[in-house]
Amino acid sequence: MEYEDCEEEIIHEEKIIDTKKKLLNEDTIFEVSNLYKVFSDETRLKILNALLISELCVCDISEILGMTHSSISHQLKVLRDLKLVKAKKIGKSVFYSLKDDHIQKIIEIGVEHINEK
Amino acid sequence: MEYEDCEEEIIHEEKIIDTKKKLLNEDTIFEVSNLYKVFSDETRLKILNALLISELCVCDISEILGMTHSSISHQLKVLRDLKLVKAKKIGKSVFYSLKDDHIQKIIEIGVEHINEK
DNA sequence: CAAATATATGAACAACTATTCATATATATA
DNA sequence: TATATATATGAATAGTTGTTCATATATTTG
Repeated sequence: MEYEDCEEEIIHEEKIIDTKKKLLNEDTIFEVSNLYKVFSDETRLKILNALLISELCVCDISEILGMTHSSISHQLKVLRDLKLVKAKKIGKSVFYSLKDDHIQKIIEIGVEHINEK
Repeated sequence: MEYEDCEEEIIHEEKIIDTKKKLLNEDTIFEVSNLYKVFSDETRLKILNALLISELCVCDISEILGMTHSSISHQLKVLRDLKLVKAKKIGKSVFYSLKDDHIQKIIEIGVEHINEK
């Protein structure tokens, strides 16, 4: 399967073959990209940031971010589906908290990165 | 600025105020989300993954990923704009390499995360 | 200098996604 | 049991984004 022949390919062929071999497989790439899709949205990032500080219900998060319940609830579904948060129902309220240790690390590295520029 | 009054808010008010105080500021959230937007696309993730292994020209990357030059070049522009890759022109070719140490770490944590499930 | 090659980029299009609005469900309480 | 409240969710919409196509630029080579 060749895409637009470059003369240079002949020269770099070995490097290309070697690089191809060392690449992460398709499934891994797909899953990692899906994970980072979560952190690529400001609303979700803020929700995770808030949950890093305290366990919160939809109403609390909604108030903290200044956004509608519906919007927050939709995003929490995304986070639930990706198993990044867990929900605990108490009475009418549903309290959310982080399910994963990596979340903090990922946010920290992000912050570290942008501060080094 | 209140969004949809919840009775519960009164109860959690202190928690809300405390959480609000500890939140990352808007600009940081914006920049971090932009950073992770890069890693949320499979093509960009593959490009970074390849550049983690070797310095490559557009043609090489195009061949490795099985995608058109144009597509790769567009994505490299995104990576350039975010200062994640650097370009070195040699003759007709432009060789790209990673500009940042965090890239490897971010990919590693992502892989680690998905493997722990 | 002309032709070929490598890369870059603008415009258009299709696919995706975040929010809104309307509504449904579940729990608490009067 | 009826009402109020908290959350969830489907559908529609608007905004965003990745790829393609056409074309431009820059460098090498004949």
